[in-house]
Amino acid sequence: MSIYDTLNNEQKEAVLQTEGPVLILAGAGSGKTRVLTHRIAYMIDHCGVQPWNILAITFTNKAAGEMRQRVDDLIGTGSEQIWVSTFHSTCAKILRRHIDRIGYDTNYTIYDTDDSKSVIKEVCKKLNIDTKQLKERAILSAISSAKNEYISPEEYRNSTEGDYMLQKIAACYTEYQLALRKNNALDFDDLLVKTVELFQTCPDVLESFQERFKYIMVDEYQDTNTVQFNFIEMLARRYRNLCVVGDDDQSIYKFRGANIRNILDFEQVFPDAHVIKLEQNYRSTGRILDGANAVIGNNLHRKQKSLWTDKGNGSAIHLRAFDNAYEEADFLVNDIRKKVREKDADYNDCAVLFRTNAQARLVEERMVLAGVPYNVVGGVNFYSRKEIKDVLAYLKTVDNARDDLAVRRIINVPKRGIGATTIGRIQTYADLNGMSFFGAMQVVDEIPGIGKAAEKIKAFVTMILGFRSRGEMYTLEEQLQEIFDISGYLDELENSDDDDAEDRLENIDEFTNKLIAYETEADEPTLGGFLQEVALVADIDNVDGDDNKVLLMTMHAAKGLEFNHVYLAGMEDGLFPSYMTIMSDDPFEIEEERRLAYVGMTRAKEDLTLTFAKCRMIRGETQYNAPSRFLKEIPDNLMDNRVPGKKKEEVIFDEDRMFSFHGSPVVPREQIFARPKATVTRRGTPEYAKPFALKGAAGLAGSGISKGVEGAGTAPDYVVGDRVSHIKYGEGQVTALEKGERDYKVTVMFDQCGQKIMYAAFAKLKKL
DNA sequence: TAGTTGGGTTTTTTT
DNA sequence: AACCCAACTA
Repeated sequence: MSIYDTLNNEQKEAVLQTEGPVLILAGAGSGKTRVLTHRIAYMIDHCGVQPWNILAITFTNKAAGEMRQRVDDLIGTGSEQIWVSTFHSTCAKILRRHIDRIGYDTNYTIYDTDDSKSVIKEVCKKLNIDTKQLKERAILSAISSAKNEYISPEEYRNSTEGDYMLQKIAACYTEYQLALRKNNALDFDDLLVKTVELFQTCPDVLESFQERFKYIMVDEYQDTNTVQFNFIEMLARRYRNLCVVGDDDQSIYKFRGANIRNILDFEQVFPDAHVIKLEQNYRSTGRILDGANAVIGNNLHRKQKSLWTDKGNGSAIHLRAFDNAYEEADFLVNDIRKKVREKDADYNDCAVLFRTNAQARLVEERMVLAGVPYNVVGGVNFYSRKEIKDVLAYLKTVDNARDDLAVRRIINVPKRGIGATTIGRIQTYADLNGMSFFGAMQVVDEIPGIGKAAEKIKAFVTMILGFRSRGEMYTLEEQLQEIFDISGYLDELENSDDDDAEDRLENIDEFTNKLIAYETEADEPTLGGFLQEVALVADIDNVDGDDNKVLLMTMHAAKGLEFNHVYLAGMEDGLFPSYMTIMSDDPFEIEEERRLAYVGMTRAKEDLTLTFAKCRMIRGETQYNAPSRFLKEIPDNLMDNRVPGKKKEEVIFDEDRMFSFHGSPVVPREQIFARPKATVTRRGTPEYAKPFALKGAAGLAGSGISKGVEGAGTAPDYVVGDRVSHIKYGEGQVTALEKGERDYKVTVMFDQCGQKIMYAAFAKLKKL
């Protein structure tokens, strides 16, 4: 009896095939982590592979830690020698040693998205780009896409002929890279780009890593982008022991450059690849899996596969409809409480998943009211919070004052009476003389026009140099404490009467703890090492599954996780799938949303609940949305459709195509979706390609659903100034009417309910 | 220089 | 609703 006997045949095959290129197509919940860990164990235990010859790339730092732990559990020891980490951390480590070969300093800093945005802002100012016309965001995303495709600024510029906008972006890209280089900084994408560049320009470095990493494994391969592929391909070129694991159905990161072709074309790139399919799902019960399979079956462009389980049917997928988002949130909280009360679940068995981060707010509020312990994952990253970024800027300045961004961030925090004018003068002088901002500050007396601010500048410089000189003998913790004490940062926060000052102080305490943890755990703790580690931490990395808390997060963040009880909230067209993808004429976009739905559903082990609200506030606007089209793709017999708390009522479509609740608690789903049965998932005709208003739904033609899909509605029969009546809000006067892309947007001042803005097709106003 | 206010904008997802 | 920025005031 060995540890490998517990694997099924395909898993075993994947474990034993240690040589050459291997593609493991691992369906959701098919035990791929087990395969990877056992494969590593097998290589070390049975094939004489040295642990340090193995590189395993995971999607998150958390997954990396868990993988290492599990390998440790299998083979006892030696796992600390394996490189297990994310693409970004791996590259950061390589660059820490060798980036000086391509003209950067090895104590480079890593810029997050906010930092990049600040740089772009300056670049735009310098290039006289009107950011109203060409948004910073758009520029950054164009640059990021270019980097993900390993396109240099020069190449980018050469491909922009004749396109004015692209030329502007190309100019920004060039300037942006110059600015980063000047600050000795890399952005996230650069970590990959510069590593590949390093490998290309320094064959000796590449060779040393090829020798080092004779066996390479990549998890979540479907979400790799082109540079990541280049990186891996270069490393694996020599020994060709490359094992990639992924599931094309779970590819959900196209927006950040993921190239699904990497997995789809693996066999073309490596014709001798062994392909192994893992199709037995060990996670979910039957109905959940069947539902997820039915949904994903609507995607045309995928590798054929069929996941199965021997777990039995399990309970039905629950579908719940609500009047509005508040009721939905109440339900979520109460349902979880009920499960806990009845001992069906602990809080940490439950996760509520959303399409967008903002949706968590409402549920969070209700959880607080109900006293349900919860944890929101994502949204604003811990290390992106203002106070944390301030502290980080201090540390960065102490560590490496070449980062102008960091210096300027803290020069007047806390207030030192150094204002915009002074900062501008220093910056001009620095630019003119090709020095860093901090460098210019050190010679402040030379700078014209500074006047009495000079003393304040000198005090600041002395303070920073003081911090730096003490770095030699102080521990990191002591250094941090010193910064807190001397800079006056804590004092200012403590004396602030800001509402959230307390939260901020708590965050700073937490940050201090993290620094202490780093210093105790790292082999050779350094300030630079800490800053690097911290720059690459994702929110999900800090989730502790042992905490008995309900997790609230996006479906993206939930990738790779599993829970006994999963709630997918906000299942509405326009929210999920998102409005952008519905309106797009690229059908691949909705396929990506569908994959996200698949990811969400397959997180559930025993119990899956889908909820939607017919109305919710989005960005300050009340929106009325039809139930998600993905719901329609789940076969009837897998679901129970009920409206909790609406006893003896039934759900029907009413006049204005909304849901209303009267009658029995069990709802015939045809009435919810207004469509004939036959439209379920038939391969070859994607649901979105068909009109919704079909025979049998004649009475509902022109419903909110079909309107939303079929394009902009026809002009309403009322105009501004007319009196109209609404089924719920009563009578009112039209105050504005605006033609939007998909429909007329109508604003009505209702006599009873005040002003509402809604889409004409959904509102179904009657002219009086 | 610092703090406030009003107006305009808005990514859906993240290392 | 929430955030960011410019302009204004103390």
